[in-house]
Amino acid sequence: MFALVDCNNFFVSCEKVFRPDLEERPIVVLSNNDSCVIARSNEAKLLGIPMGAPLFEIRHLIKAYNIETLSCNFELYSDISRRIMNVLQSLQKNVEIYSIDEAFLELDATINWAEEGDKIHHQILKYTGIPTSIGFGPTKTLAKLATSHAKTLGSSYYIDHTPPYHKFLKATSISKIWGVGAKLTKSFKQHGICNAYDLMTADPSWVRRNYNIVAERIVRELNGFSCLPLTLVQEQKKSLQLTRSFPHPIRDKENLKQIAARFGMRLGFKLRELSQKTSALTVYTQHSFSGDQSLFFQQHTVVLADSTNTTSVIIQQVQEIIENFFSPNTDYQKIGIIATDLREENLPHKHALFDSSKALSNKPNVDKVMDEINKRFGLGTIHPLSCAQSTEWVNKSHNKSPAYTTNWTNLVQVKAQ
DNA sequence: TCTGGGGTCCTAGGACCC
DNA sequence: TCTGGGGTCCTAGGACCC
Repeated sequence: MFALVDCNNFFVSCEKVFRPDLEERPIVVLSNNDSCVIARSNEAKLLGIPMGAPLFEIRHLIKAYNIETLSCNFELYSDISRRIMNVLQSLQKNVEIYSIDEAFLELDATINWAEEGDKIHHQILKYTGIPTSIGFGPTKTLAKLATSHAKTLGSSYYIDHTPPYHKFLKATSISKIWGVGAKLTKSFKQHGICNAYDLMTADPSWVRRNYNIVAERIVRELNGFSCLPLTLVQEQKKSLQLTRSFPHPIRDKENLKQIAARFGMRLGFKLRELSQKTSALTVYTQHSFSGDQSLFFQQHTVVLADSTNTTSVIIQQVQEIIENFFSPNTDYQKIGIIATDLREENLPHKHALFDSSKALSNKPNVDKVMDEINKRFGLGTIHPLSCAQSTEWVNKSHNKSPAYTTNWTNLVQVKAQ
């Protein structure tokens, strides 16, 4: 038996924990730069605001219904997520943290799922203030489907492939199934596969031949045959990236290089935190040419002779890419730095045949000191001179909540009368 | 005028090996 | 006129997830 625990309107719920005045009000949480909607309260959903809606398109609704618009605060959401996962792990042995607001559990098939669901829901609510919906099923895919139904019911739900649930499966559009995205939905529909029941009864080998093994697994999972096991240990990350859109286009090379340096610094910090090294760095840009509306993309990768997590080396490499590929008269709108080919820090790593990095061997100590200072006094307290000083590119964030749970100075004060 | 950020997995095709 | 068979590794791009 699998269960999926899913937090309701997670980002909105996190905000509401510290803002009881927001209860029963329509609320949306916005993406970086306050650009589009990434979470909605039930009240906002009822007003017809779709996920991903650009803010400027819903201005009239915001005014008309006095919708609260909040800037996203991932520091808060990640910390609350960590607390929720801790509660789950205290209740259950087999927990797979699937995303910031979801976890899969593997349970004894004989448990009373309704009781178990109640217990988990109440415990998480009690310790974190976040409401959850919990779905059960013999496979992850079915548990996931049960969760979406649990949300509308307001209590836990169970489904499997047997006849009592066929009615429900027939009423479920294939687009609701985990792993079936826009492309697959369109294609399946052209073959007359429109709902979960249709897909469940499709011939797996036909699906394999016409699509791929991923689609075949979905069919088998719908039939109660588990193909996606619980992954208990968090596997090492395979890539790490830092990308941002700018509030205004950037045309100045030095400016761009400074931003890249800042990202390089954060990337190095993250890598060291994970005890990993990278040996391939990619710089990705999104831009338009002056007077042209169309968007262009550019991507350049440098493969390092020696894997690294040294900030100065990363900065030097990404700045070199920009130096070589920067084009003038271009409006840069987004930049990203991606580290791939990650490996464990302590594992014997690739060495260049002609190693010229001896001169850099003292740098890890510099990084170590920087990390300690930044951890104690906040990220950015100390940084290389090459990093962006100007705040020109800093994202718009008009209504961001405090870091209630991770910063002493942001603690909520309560006055008793 | 303004449309996010961070990931994973799979596949096809090319280059290469004996 | 006729030109094998069986592999591996790497990469770019697509599709999907939250």
